Amino acid sequence: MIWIMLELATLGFLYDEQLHGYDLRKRIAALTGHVRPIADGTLYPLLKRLEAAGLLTRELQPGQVAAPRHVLSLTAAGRQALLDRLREPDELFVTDENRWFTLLAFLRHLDDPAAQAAVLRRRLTFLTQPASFFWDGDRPLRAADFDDPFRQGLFTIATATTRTELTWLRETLADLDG
Amino acid sequence: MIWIMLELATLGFLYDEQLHGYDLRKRIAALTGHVRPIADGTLYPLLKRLEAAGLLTRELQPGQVAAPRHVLSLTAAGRQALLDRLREPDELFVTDENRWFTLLAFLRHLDDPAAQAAVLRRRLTFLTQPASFFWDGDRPLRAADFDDPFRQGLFTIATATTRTELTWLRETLADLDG
DNA sequence: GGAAGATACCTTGTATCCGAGGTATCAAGG
DNA sequence: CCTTGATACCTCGGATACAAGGTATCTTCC
Repeated sequence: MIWIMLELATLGFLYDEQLHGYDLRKRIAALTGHVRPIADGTLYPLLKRLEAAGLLTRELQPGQVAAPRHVLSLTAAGRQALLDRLREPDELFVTDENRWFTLLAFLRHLDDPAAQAAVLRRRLTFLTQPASFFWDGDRPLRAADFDDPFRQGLFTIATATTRTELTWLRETLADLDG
Repeated sequence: MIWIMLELATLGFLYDEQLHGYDLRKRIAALTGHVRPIADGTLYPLLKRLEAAGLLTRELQPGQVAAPRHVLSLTAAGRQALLDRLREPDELFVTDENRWFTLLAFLRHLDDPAAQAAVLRRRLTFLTQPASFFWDGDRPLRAADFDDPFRQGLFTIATATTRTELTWLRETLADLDG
């Protein structure tokens, strides 16, 4: 699983707690299963951007374990920015799996069942649109419709993923609405 | 499903047939479920790059349906480049889902069961490595270990996807080896 | 024959991320 | 004290992709 959309993940992790860059990197790596830790060249410029945008502040702390750390905290604007992005995600955050899963990891921060349900409904609407990957015109495709085993596998995996997510979405929406 | 790694997909689609850019774009859109058609600003510069690298040739064909087309054909070097990338994929093509799924879509072109099995085994090795997303030390995680329903969903979806792929990998490897 | 619409291609600018290659701090061991 | 290793941060260059905006061709329909 590699699906981090880093800016949202940074705001999401810092919403709860203060972290320094190195720690944040480990949180992100843990969330993605340590597959491919985020590169320094991605992380540190991002933190500078977020600081310049007034979304977080950095405080230099003399080294306790090793080198001095920059302890990161979200500003009020940073906290609001996260909530805004969770509440009204851009279309890409609903349709692109990487971005959607990243959003899901932090949707708890929204702390408003109705708003959370609205976000899930957007995803549900998207997932239930007939996609050419699964349909040949009106006819649902089956794995056996593909002639090579690798395309069959692709189809099988995609179908299982989508079905699992749909089931979960419907159950969770029932809980949130109920 | 959006998971195109465009350069490989281009070589993969052109391995079978001659296409022009606009057609290629539609093939790619169909493979990803028409979610987000590839942007012109991605496709046409890519085709130029591949042509400059000697992997494909373009032949101008006076317009039959509308504007004139550039019919694309892989060169011998282009065909070999695809086979090389399928046979010995870079690590990222095994660990990153987008790239891996793109590779799977064209693995049939390799046309060598032993080499195909070797590629699947690399994926199997990667997927069976204990990942922190699924394990807390030695203990396998469960959805119930997460306190918010959205992280639970994420875990449920990831687990289902991984399990489905593992099952398929083992079955397909048995077929290829047998 | 002129407008509309689909087809077909192209350029420029931007966003997001990685990789390589640095610098600096502090603890532990020889 | 000096090296090693872990921690911690930074910069530069490049890869991959999108978005906006443009040009041109050909068919269809009025």
